[in-house]
Amino acid sequence: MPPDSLITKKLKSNIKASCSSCGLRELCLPVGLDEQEAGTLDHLVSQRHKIWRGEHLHRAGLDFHSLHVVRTGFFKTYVLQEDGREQVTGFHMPGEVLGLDAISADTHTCNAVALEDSEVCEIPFAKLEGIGRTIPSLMHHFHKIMSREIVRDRGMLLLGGMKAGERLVAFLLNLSHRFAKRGYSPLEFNLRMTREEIGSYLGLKLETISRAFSRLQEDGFINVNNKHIRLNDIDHLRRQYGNSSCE
Amino acid sequence: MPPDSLITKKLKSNIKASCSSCGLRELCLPVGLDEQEAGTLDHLVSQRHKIWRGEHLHRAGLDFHSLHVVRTGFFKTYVLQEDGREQVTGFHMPGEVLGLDAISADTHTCNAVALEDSEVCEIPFAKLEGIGRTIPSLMHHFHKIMSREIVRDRGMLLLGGMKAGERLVAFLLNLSHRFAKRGYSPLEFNLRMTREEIGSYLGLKLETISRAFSRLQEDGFINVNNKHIRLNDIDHLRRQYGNSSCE
DNA sequence: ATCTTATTTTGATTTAAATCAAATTAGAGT
DNA sequence: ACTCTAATTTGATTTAAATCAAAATAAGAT
Repeated sequence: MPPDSLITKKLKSNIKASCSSCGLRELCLPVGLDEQEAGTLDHLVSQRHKIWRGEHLHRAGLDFHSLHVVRTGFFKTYVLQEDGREQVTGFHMPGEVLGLDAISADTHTCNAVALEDSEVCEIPFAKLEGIGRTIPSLMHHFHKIMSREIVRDRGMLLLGGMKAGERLVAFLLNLSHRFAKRGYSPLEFNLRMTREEIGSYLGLKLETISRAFSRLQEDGFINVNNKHIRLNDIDHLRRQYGNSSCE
Repeated sequence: MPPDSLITKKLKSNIKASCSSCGLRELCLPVGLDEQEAGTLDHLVSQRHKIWRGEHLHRAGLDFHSLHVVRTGFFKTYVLQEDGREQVTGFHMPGEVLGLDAISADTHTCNAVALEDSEVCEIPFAKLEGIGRTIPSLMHHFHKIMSREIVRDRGMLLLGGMKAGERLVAFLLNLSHRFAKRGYSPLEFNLRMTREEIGSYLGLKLETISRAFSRLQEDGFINVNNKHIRLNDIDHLRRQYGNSSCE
């Protein structure tokens, strides 16, 4: 085979997906499917898409027809308020599903942008509902995923009564937990988002986030080096700040 | 038929449900089903339950097997934090589904308590998934309901940047909108919850809620008489405070 | 109805976070 | 490597909401 054609194929932005051989199977939709069923999924997840840093996966107001699972990279979702302010609604890492909000009205309710070069698997929603009818465990798992999203979002409400430092710790513990599930260190990681984006998500201003970071470092709980974070005493953080680390 | 037996039947706390003749059909799960399909639902929604004011429908940590649709009345959901504080996670009126959060881990993640004498329809979740397989439109509508819940919860994040008065208005507009959909006045209604519960839900203290009410009345936007609220200029409120009135 | 408890309102004060401002540092693009 | 822009840190000040406190009102229970 001429190497050129191979390269060309690999560089194409739409790549044939393969659930059956995907490393994300334990986190993604196919969880718990047997081999034959996972094979069926290879038809479901028709394509992979490369989304470059700064590129949008979808925008609020656009028609919805596919969910997307993050395969590699990191996404932010946000909405623009009437006054033009950007409100961050979530951060999304490999294995997490984007677009669940759009099912409600067949329209995307938020914008999704890649915070680093990323890949997503496209799942046409109509196909998912169709195949789900023949693979009940797939449908059931999908329901769990939607439900988990509800739990996760509702968890944000719990930040209501917390002060800045506590919110930030809760946020870091949550990231830590999600990194751990993906095989990365729960103690040391790089933030993909800015202080302003964290602030928007947590309902705080960027200066407050910066001060909270400084304070947590002063107190020895964490080490901050720009975007690089190290949690020095994660158990103490969990005890001190409550255990909203789980999704 | 002896009238006695009829009465006895009606007073039982578990009442045979009938979706096909229910006034809530336009809001509830059976939306858009034809007559035969709605008939099938009468098997799905096995029972109605009376829940007295102050009684719990479910508690966090308990096993999940059924969703519940509010038929009459009003519910509050909440979680207890480690420090014993109660965090309100939502208010729920007729036609709204309770328990969607519990699908995720087959365990309820919150407590649900009736704020007035209420009735709910019980929907065993396994049955719903089963019947959904034969009635795709039912399954699809269920997905929309779950998705709407995600949108609704995420909408709470948008309160992040607002101040007390704005949050309260957003809350009132949201209630107004939901009352209107149920055929009640969008301009005048009775709150079922206390200032403290509103505050908990909005991330504010009860004194702040009280002051915000007073201020809105001073400014002529609303009339407050204890739990009775009248919105004097709803369009102005919508313009001034943004339109987070929709679910 | 009356008593008792829970809820609400309002005021005075404190506190945490927002805002305003400026210097510093990091990072993307060439 | 260099430039320019974006992001971060830190300080000073203001502001909104929390807290503390007490009185007034409403709602349940008997």
